[in-house]
Amino acid sequence: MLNLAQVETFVAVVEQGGFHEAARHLGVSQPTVTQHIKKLEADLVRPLIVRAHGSAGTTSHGAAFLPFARTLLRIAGRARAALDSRGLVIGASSNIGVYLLQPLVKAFAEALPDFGPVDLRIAGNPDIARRLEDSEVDIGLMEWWDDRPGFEAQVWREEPVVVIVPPDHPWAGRASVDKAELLAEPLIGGEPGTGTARLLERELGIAPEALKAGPQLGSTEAVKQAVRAGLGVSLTLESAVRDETASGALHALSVRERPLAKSLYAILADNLPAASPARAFGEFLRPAAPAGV
Amino acid sequence: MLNLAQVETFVAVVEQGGFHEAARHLGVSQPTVTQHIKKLEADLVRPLIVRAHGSAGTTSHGAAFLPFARTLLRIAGRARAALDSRGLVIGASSNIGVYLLQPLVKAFAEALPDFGPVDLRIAGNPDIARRLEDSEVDIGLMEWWDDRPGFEAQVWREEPVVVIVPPDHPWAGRASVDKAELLAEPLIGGEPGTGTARLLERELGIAPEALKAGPQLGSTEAVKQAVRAGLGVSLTLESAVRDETASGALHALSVRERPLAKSLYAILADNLPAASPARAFGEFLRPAAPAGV
DNA sequence: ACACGTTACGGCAACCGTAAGGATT
DNA sequence: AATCCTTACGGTTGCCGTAACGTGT
Repeated sequence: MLNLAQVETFVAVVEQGGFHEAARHLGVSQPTVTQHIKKLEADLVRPLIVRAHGSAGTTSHGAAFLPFARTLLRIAGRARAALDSRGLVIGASSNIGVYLLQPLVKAFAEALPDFGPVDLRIAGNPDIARRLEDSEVDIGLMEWWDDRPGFEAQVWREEPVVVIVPPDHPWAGRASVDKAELLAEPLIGGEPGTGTARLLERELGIAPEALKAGPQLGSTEAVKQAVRAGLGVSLTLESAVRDETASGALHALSVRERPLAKSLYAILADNLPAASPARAFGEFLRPAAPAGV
Repeated sequence: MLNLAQVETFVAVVEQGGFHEAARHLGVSQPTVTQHIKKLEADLVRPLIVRAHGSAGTTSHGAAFLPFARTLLRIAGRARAALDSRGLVIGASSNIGVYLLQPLVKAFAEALPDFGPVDLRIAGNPDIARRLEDSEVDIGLMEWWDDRPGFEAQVWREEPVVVIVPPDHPWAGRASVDKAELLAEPLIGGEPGTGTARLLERELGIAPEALKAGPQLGSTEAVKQAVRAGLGVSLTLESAVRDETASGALHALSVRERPLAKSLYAILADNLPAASPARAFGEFLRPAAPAGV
């Protein structure tokens, strides 16, 4: 099989008109150029270059080979460019993508531009999982992970989860509520697959059936509006409601028995090359600020 | 730079749907396939293949790379084919090409068809020398050689040279003439650059000026016709007049002082790869029948 | 147990750079 | 002498096959 490095050297010799210039142009030593040409000629079993003092030209075989050589290099370059231009595709679940990740994506793209453009795709958690399986995204930032094989998960953050109520709610002046109070209020559900139900069950021992379920809405934004409208209370990532708590549009409380926090995971296929953009982004996330910022 | 062997393995894995089948198809061991894919993924810094039990598929990166991979292999194959189809170009001086070489060319093409088609180009000796310099021919069969650098010469044959006279010539019944007799007859010249004058000077000590020169014709065929027409005698390769001496159209004599013979040379560029068609033909010529056949 | 792919390892060749050696101008 | 290419050589790396090892069916 042809060696493209040798082919590149051949083209350089022809274009630069000499071994010495070709070596300089390619950034290799000059004997390497000699060797490349010799190897290529041996491989093709044809002389390609006529060595004359001061001017290296092609033989008739070399002339016949030259257009193929240029084409091969062009295609190889395009292949690499096509992959590079795809850049890094990050998949993030809605809350993470909307409220947490965007500044980090920007910082990564600026700090390590060599990995090419960064594309952030926001979708529901189950959809991100599917896209990981299908290699549609290179790294997934999710609110749960089920340790399915073929992937490695790292806990990215432990993000606080708070109860939100409208400003005119009886709890509005308090810092926390207890489990019993929570069970008595209609609990508005947000996006499915975010693991909130699992969190309640694991941390507070609340079975899904025990809840007084309010409307099940599809997005965190919808939940916020519902809570403000007085349809019930809800649980969200603290970072998702920071603007509203600051402005007083919503009031956030912790749970007295146990401050809730949700683990956010970064998921990568476990066969990624060490220097891949996805791994680089995973490493970039590691020194992220501790939970709660 | 991309490694085309790895690219070929990648395509094989995709087409065969598995590492095992790809290895069998390529004729390599299965771990080699693993290694090729890993190296290629590391090189492109993207995962290309999704390893699943029973079915290997591409990642999105792999799918993007696949058409480039196929194109690269196709171009590489075409480049090789383009060079192979050029085959071997043999340059031969007129006498050699017309009277001696054709059966050998046929035998070579049949004995070693792997070297591709064989093209025989017949021209004058100086033109063959020029074509060798310009790499327009891969091997030259000539009647002289001046040991210019960059080429290797091997003596192919010592081919007898005879004096030819018409059947009604006074010498027609004899087997030889001597130098003095030769000098007295008009000597018809053939194709320039065949080294006949050099031969006379070296072997018989005849200076060019001492000759009673007849017309200088451009080709051996013209010389034969001139001799038959009685314009003079001439010197030719014995093999060039075998038909005519057999039919009685011409009579051939040797020179008494010293039987004349001309060295025929095979000339190759000295930088040819060992397995090149030109070298193969050169080797093919070596065991040729001894001079005089 | 079987089928598939990966890891480990050892031998061999490829590759590259430095240094020295022609050859030509 | 200067330029250009080739040869020689050693250290490193790449490459491939055999064998042993996971892993999922």
